[in-house]
Amino acid sequence: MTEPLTERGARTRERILDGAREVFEEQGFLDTRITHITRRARVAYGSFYTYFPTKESVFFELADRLFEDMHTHEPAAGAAPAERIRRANRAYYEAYRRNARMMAIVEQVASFNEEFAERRRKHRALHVERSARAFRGWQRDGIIDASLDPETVARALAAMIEHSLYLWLVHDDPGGDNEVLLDTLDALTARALGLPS
Amino acid sequence: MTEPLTERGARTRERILDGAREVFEEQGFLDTRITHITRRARVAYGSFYTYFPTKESVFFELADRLFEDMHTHEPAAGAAPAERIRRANRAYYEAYRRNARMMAIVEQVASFNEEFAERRRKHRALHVERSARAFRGWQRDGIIDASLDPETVARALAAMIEHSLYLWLVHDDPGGDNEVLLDTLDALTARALGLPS
Amino acid sequence: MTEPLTERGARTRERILDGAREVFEEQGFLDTRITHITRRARVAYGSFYTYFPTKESVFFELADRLFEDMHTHEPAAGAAPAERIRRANRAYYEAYRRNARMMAIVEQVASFNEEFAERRRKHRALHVERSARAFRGWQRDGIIDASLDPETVARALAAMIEHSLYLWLVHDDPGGDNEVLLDTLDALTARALGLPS
Amino acid sequence: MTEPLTERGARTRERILDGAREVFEEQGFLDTRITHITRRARVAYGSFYTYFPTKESVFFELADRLFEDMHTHEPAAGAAPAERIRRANRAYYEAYRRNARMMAIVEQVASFNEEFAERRRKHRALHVERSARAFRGWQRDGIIDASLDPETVARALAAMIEHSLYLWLVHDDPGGDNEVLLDTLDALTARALGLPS
DNA sequence: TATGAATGAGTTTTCATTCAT
DNA sequence: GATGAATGAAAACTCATTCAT
Repeated sequence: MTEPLTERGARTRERILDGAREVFEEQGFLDTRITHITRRARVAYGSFYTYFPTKESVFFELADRLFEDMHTHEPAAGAAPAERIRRANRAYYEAYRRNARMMAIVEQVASFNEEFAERRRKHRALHVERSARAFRGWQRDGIIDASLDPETVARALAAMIEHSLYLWLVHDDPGGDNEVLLDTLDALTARALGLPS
Repeated sequence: MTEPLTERGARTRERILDGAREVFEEQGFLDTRITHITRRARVAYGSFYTYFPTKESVFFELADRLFEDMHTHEPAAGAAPAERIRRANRAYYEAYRRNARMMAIVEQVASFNEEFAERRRKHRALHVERSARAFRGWQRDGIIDASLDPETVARALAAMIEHSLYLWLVHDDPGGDNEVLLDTLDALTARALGLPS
Repeated sequence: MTEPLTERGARTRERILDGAREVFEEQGFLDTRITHITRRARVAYGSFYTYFPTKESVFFELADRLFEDMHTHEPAAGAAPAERIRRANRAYYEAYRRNARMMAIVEQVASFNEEFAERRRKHRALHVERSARAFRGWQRDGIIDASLDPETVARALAAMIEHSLYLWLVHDDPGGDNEVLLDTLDALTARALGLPS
Repeated sequence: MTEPLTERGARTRERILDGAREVFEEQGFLDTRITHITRRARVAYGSFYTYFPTKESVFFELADRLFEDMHTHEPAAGAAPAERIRRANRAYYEAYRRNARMMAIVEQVASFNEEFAERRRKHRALHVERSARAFRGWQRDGIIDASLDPETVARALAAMIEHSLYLWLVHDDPGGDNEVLLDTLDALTARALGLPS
């Protein structure tokens, strides 16, 4: 049984998801016990298994919602390239900061669960493809350098931004003023593309 | 009792390290059992604990050797900036490729073991500091743009390269011709720094 | 609350019994879950407990009906001994074949549930007593050998037939042409009793 | 790890087997918990799993020894038919009585574990084949009736004896003086075969 | 009556670590 | 040093039964 058929069931399921997210964020995936989740959700132990078959399955659902959230906050097209890059970076930063704890767990689970790594890969591919499309457009319009492969550039720059935020927001890698990091990421992106500053 | 006192002891210890590396690479840290290691090393179960107090401890030692290897292959100074960047990137790539399996485990363990994450952080800091020093020098010499903070740039570019290689070599994230990725990483680095090409 | 008070209730109860029999036959008693039964009966989970207090209780009721069926098909007296034995054996065989799946479960449950084993014992005693009565009559009439204890003979022959059918029809113990088995059982019974063939 | 490599290990394994047999006999297979076994064997909980992967596996090993015991006590050929049958029946009876408790469990496990049922089937086939061989010989020698199929007769008679003992010794099915049952089984066997008394 | 959610005791199994030989 | 047995604390998961609606 996974899908609740009543309003009451839906509420319980939601409480379990909320509890799970809280506990995962505090303890990480591996150190989380089902008891922790049910205790936090104020639900009987067995109720967990009424709605989820395994610990992985709750996490997967939370991660899906997370990916959804990261996606939907990507800014729409419209502005000038430099400005659009800045906005996209900031939006990603905001989303990352909002979900930093979960992103840590995402990384953790992806590091040992191949199925989940695959989901993550697909989600990343969507993100990269979106950038690549923009880059291709700007190349056609002669705004940015046309000598580089837009796909590959998109992958590399996404890696730079994602991992920089990961080290900063998740691993708390210290590095002085971090407003500077954001500005630097914008600048590096622009220069790498050959955007006139 | 950890340090072997006899020649024979030293050999046993080494076999355990070798066995551990093989098994870690095949199964990952979490799925590795002490038995797997001792079986692979052709050593009695109890012998593991003669030389290592915990499963973590063998891994830490292997990781230290690994970090050592990654470090010592960084190329010496001397060439022109663009060429030096290229060489450094290639050297890092070669080292990463050589150790890709272990790098996967490194990421895995860092994702849940705070102590190890800290070691990794320090090792990364050394690496970043080395680049930053070079950038500072080139800025002083007027070879590259002086408007960016060299520390921050070094961090961001290191993140780009490290994570790109991680996704490619560890997670096997496909992306067409991968020679192109290496060239792109070189190019992006140079442009981001404002190096005349 | 076990006895349905309304027409509708009686129907639901019957559907549960039908569903239970189907599932028991497919999965055996131990592997049957209440859910399986209610799903098969197209009835809500809770409805099971409206009519039956435990999983055992549905089974007991089904078994009672089964024993009833096995009993009512025993042929009436009347024919000559040899013919009557043949008819009785065939009738028992037909009933067993019809209910082979359930007989397997009967054996299963009797093997761990003392209460049920007792019910089965009583039912078997009725069956044995019926044969014994016939044997006693034939002894009085000088038709069969009078040197054996009719009760004991009835028990032994019943065991032979019951278990032969069990091995053949339930455990699918192969043994060549099985029409032969039936004929052999008839013959052995007749000879054992000292019936002139 | 299943096979102990040291003397000490072999002793522990044996204690577990002994403890398991005792507990199985007292509680049956289903109601036996691993704890019961280890407590009885005066061994740590985990030691069970040092030597056996599952509860089934200990039981299988015990059953193999049991079958072995039942087999090896079958009497050798040599005597006259009637006497040989009597001896074989008594030997089987003695073995059954000695192992009645375990035979109950054997029946229980065979009723829900297909793998075990298969082992049992093979063991029974050996037993039946042995009788059938003797019957064939006696038919060739004109000692017993040649009109019946010796295989089928062997199966039916084995079923009679096995199940009679089962009901008597395991289910304690009462039936007056039970010396009489043994004599009756001998007599029925002889008559069924057409042995001159 | 019917429905489906809630409950939690009970069991198996795993495996790092400790010991005895 | 080397070997392999012994230990027992976890933890996940099941599912009959009870409740609330």
